[in-house]
Amino acid sequence: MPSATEQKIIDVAVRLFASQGYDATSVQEIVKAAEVTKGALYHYFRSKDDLLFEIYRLLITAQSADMDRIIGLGLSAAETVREILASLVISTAERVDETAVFVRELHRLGEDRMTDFRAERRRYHETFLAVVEKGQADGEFSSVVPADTVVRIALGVVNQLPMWFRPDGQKTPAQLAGEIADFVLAGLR
Amino acid sequence: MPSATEQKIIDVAVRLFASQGYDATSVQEIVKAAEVTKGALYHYFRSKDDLLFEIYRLLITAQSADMDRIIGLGLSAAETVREILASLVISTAERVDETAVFVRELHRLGEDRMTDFRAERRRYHETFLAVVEKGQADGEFSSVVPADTVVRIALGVVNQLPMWFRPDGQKTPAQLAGEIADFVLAGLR
DNA sequence: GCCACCCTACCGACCGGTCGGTATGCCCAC
DNA sequence: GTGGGCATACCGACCGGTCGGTAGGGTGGC
Repeated sequence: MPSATEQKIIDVAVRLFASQGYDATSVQEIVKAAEVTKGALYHYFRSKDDLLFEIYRLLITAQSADMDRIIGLGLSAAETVREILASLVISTAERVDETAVFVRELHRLGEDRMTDFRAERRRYHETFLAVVEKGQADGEFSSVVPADTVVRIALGVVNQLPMWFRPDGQKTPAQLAGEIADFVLAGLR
Repeated sequence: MPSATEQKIIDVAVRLFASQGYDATSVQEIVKAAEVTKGALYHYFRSKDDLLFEIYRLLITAQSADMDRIIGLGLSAAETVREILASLVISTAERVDETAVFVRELHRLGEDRMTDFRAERRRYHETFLAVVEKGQADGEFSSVVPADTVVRIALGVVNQLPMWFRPDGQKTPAQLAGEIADFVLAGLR
């Protein structure tokens, strides 16, 4: 349970990192915008990198939990794919800044954290892959395009979302989620 | 026609920017790795930003030329989409570093250059969009998913390519290009 | 009831080091 | 001899991080 000060620092950091990039944002800038002092920031975070990692952690945790929940529903392959994609698109659209930072600054993770991250992403990827492969094996999906390429395409789209999705645009996240899921499922028939 | 020194600086900069990020790469590092001096770098480039922008310019110019060439062939909508995607995937796979830098550091462009860039990307986007819309109007493609979403998905996949494509992986760029084009076209039927 | 003690939360001046960029001049091809 | 193509020495700004200190609330001994 983060304190109000800690939460404020994270919120401001996400916004600044998203709009200017991690390196281009100084710690001074963050504390000024968050109306706290450097002492406060370094009281809660061991380093600037730690702050960045905390942003990642919150995002990854939420996404993994979401996927596990959907898998647990025991739906058909098509319904599972639709649910996973839709929920991923919606949660990403609601957190464009976090996702933008995440995608852009991923390479900054240190050795250890990168290893942890890869393991978690691999798990995520393979869970999704298994759903698609099962759908293909059962004849519910076409096998023309290999399952791994399909998964790469589907997840890639979501990562690119921050590049063009605008919260004040014409389409709601839910609409968009429907369209993207429709398209991917159409490609699987 | 760039001199050998200039080309060397660009090549090295692309490699370093791709692996460490723009801000995390110092000018010192670039000149050392390129075996030139700071004087040489600042002789050819007005600033570090200029160097980055030159990388963008080379990439965008090549992509736009490619698309114009394909449009000029006068193929059917499906064939045009296939050609555009395939050639984009292949050229991106051959230039993963440039693309990685491009996608990751886009936000660093200054006001003016950002405006220019948006205009060029818009042109690119709309050219592709027009092909899809024509295909839908002619009944060659399904209209279930709006054309703009399809274009966003297709181009998004390409931008994400550097995240997972490995030149030494199992699939050749041409194979991958085929699979991606297949999938997008399947989604359009 | 109160005081000594401590602990968490926070402050902000300051530090060593690095950064992008510049000023100046050599040198060789033409 | 002169100008393009560099080399070298150097600058001031700014960066992430530190550190001695403080404010204020809880708490146990008496």
